[in-house]
Amino acid sequence: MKTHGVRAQQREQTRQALLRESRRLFAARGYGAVSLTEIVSEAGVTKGALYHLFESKAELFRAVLQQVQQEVAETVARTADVHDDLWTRLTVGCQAFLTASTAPGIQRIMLIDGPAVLGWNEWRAMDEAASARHLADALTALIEEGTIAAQPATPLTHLLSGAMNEAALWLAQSDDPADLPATQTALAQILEALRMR
Amino acid sequence: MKTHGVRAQQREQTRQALLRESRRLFAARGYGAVSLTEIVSEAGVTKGALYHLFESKAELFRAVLQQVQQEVAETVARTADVHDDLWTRLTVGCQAFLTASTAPGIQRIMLIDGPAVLGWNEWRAMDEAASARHLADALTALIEEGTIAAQPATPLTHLLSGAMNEAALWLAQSDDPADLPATQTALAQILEALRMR
DNA sequence: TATTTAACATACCATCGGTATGTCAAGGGG
DNA sequence: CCCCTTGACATACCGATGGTATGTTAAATA
Repeated sequence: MKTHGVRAQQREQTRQALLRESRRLFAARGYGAVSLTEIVSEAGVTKGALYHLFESKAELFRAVLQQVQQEVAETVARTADVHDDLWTRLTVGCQAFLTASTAPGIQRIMLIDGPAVLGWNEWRAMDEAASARHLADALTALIEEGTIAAQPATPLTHLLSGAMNEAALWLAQSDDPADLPATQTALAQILEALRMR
Repeated sequence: MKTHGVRAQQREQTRQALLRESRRLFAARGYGAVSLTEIVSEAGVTKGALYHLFESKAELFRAVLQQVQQEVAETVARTADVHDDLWTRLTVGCQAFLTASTAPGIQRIMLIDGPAVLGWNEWRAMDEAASARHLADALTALIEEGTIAAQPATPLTHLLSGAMNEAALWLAQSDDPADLPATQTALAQILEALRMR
């Protein structure tokens, strides 16, 4: 596939405009309340362009979701990667996820509409590929290391992942600034409890 | 309001038929993929009846959601209520929630479409009224009692609630029968870790 | 330079959620 | 008992929506 040339550049530019505007609208009002007519109008193109680049409205959403998930995963990874100790990487990474996914314009796409539009299985697969894999890897390593009690890692991964997702949704609409540190403390307490001493 | 009389009986019967069929369809294929035309056809009535009884498609869904939530909450409460000890009620209740919400035709309505259709705030309010309130009450009491370390109860409520919700979604589509007991063990471990010794 | 083809725009369609109006029997006052 | 109001629908209809089929033009290519 060519990436240079006027042709490919225009295509990519149109694609980015559609992703940018649809992401903005999806984040603000939700998948169901945003029409394709509005999206293409804001992006300055027509429905012909949209359906030339994406198979359906759901596929456009999938591309937006992937972008959002990758951004969050990158932020978390960058925060965790400065540490060497496995346990520190886990705790720091979890805290980073909480703050990153609380940022405006993230939760609605990533945590609300994602599972509803694509179905839980597909959403899970994407989340797995983007960020849950890192959580699973960390937990697996810590269990092998003996820092966490011997047990299958997958249930623990889902429990922790779900706890953080719900907490993020709650924090995102909370107006009490004390809620974030309180949640981080509670989460740290739960993580600390998993640790063998 | 009269509850006897041919008039009121017919109304209630039609309402139940709409609730029953729409719940079945919503559970099987999701809110967005089910049309009102199909619902009224399955229920043996017309759209006139539907809009006479419900303000909108979303309001019909809300009624279905409330029914599902109440059923789950009732199952959990009935399981927990046979115990006297606060701590036992909490652990038993959490386990009961896991199995109850894993039953088919529950998660899609209660955990996927609920937040997406009604918005997270409304969904949260309904969940709070139906079952999360019991979790919050139990945690608050246990903190006051000193069984759980002193801390605000709300963050803990959200973390645990989210953990169980996500676990239920995962378990509902898992084909490994060992996943449920493994998750129950992991959840018990987390709960046990909150306990002061 | 001729011709293909990729990147759209335009015009159109079936279906959807929602509404306005019609119908007919139950229910209540005289 | 009768009349007439009212409630529980059915029927007919509407604009908007996601999606498609076809047209147009300029870049790529032989």
